[in-house]
Amino acid sequence: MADVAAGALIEALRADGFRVTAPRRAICEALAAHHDDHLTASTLHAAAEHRSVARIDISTVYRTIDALEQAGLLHHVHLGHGPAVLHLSDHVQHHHLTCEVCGLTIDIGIGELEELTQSVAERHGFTIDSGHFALIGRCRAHEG
Amino acid sequence: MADVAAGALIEALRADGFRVTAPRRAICEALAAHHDDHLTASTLHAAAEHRSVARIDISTVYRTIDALEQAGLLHHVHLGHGPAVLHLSDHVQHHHLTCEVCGLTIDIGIGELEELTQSVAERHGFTIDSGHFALIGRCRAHEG
DNA sequence: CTCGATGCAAAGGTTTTGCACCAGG
DNA sequence: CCTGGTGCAAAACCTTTGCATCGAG
Repeated sequence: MADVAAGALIEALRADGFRVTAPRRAICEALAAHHDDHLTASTLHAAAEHRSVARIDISTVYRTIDALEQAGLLHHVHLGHGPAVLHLSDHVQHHHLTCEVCGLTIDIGIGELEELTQSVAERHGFTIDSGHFALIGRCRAHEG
Repeated sequence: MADVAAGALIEALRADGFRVTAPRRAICEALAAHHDDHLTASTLHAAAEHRSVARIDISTVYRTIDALEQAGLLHHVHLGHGPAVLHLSDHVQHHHLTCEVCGLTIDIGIGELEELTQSVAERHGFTIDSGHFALIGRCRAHEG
């Protein structure tokens, strides 16, 4: 089923006028296979290269991420420190609670932010992209 | 009054066992003078050097930021992209709405997040550090 | 064939670290 | 004095860009 999702990504890229190449296939497969692992550009790079005979450059990974984002298939989220994490757009939307001490990241449902999003939009004319940020704090093990 | 606040920072540093040096004085003064300008390490560096006869190294700024954070006098917030912004802890707490297109940053009151913070804490055993992240989205000029 | 995509290398921006010297307490 | 702080230089880290070559369509 990872292959199905990867195929869908590939086809969507093609439909958007992007070329389908071996590195992109590997990247999309890695993305589909590890979709809930909070992939970063560099872990995605590693996973993609693992499925590929040839070397894949990290810049190719970034350019493919750009292509997928332009096609609306992928989002990146900035956790507090560290690199951005990647999420496929057709996933269950969720937010991230990231512990600033240990980096533990908990997923929470999008619903928990909905009222907030709405009131902020009304009051400030600002549309929160609720898939684009993490809520930083302390997990139970690191309170205080 | 900027000097009063700067003096308070300096005294707090001293009380915490940190040494008070010329660069730190300049940094604290700059911090007190520009507290609502969304300072970053590099703009703080510029402002501090401006008030100083001698050169101040950017690494000294980062180390002083660390000291102030250890003393609980300062927080840094990660806006989506770009560098972290700095806030004095004794300020009116607020959040940031950052437009991912133009970087416009709107301050919103802490109260708007309170219910959310509380329910998340209860449900996930996670304490949101509501001074430590920005809410990324689109401002009115860049909706859609 | 043509233009987009690739690998490689280099650079950019932010933050961190090693080191010898200086100065606060 | 003695330890912590400083400037300087270099590196680490994530990401972007320039360029000649390759290959998808």
